Amino acid sequence: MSAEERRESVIRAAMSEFAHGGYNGTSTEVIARRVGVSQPYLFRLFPNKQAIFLAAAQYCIATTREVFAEAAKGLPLEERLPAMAQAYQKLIHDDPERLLMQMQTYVAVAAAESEGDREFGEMVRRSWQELWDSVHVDLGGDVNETTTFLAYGMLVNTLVSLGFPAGHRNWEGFYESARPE
Amino acid sequence: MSAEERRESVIRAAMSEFAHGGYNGTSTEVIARRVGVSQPYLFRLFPNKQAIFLAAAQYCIATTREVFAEAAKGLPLEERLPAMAQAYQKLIHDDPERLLMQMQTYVAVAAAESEGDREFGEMVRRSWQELWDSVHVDLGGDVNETTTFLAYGMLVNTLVSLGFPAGHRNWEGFYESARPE
DNA sequence: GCTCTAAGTTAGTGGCCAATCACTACCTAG
DNA sequence: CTAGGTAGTGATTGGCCACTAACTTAGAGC
Repeated sequence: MSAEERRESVIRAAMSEFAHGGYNGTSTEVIARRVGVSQPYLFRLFPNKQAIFLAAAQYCIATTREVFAEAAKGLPLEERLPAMAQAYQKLIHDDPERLLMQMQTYVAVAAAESEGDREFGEMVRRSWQELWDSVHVDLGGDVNETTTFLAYGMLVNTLVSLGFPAGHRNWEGFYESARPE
Repeated sequence: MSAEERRESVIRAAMSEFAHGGYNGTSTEVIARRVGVSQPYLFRLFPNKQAIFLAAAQYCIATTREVFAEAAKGLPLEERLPAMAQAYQKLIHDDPERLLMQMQTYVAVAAAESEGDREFGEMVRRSWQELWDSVHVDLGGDVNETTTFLAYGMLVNTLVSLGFPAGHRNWEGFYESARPE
């Protein structure tokens, strides 16, 4: 397998592991094992652990952005928001790890930032800004709508992280908001 | 100083440290140093590290609940939401660590849960449910309004964690939503 | 068949960290 | 004055973990 292919499978494995364990709670050993490769080899593919995490975080944000873009594509403006909301609901169901990884990314940035590492956060913010802008455009350029949409997404992330099961009453508000007005 | 007083100051110190470093990124050593006490003594006051984290997490959620309750107290129904939103804005400004600790709590639950530790999450969910219920009552029992309010709070948490500075355009939507309709 | 390169491994190191154990200092009640 | 409880420390340990260095294998081109 080429180094580039390996790198990609490392990123996917890293996303799964970091999603559950977080940056400090996930050893490079378990990532390597999941990829099916020796642990030191990861450091041939990436300069250090943080770079692996960053790659996984950016992959996670980028693919989420694509999910939204895909859901909105070709629809008239007023149908896009419910379509994107529904796409996110599907994402939660099919691939909850991606959403946990998002949360892990946010706190990892906070941690890096308060250790004086500014660069890491800068990269993540750039990726996140692309997501924001993409959603913003798809929703017709209305700031309030974009903010509201993402806000609901973040509450979903929280409820999933906290392990509130689907169907719990904290989820009630969502079925309303995903429906067209 | 009595053990009970010490325990309380440990909780406050732990909140500050865990807020930045997260569960796995924060050593008991630095908590102890901040309290001004030897590291082994923490294990006289708490059975283990997780118990320290849990106490800090619950303290954090409980005091946040009180901030909301305080802000809403005595106001007519339609003035409560903006007052609570404003109180949260103030909280972000005065004590951003509390909000980072919230994020750390969410991911810590996810981590514990996927290691098979169900009890920890159960405790946190209970605290969080109390927060939800308290806000729900204060906002007049409207599920959608409660959900929306908390959703905005979660987006704020995210933006702060990611280190987007106040005044950044991602924040624009908030000044609208904090204003009465 | 030989060499060069790219993929991959084994063995090891220095540092950190949660938790334990055995001990000390001080206060208070009888 | 002494016995016991309470607050607190120093030393230690066993295990993990990021990262390095040196070695191995296998295919491709000549």
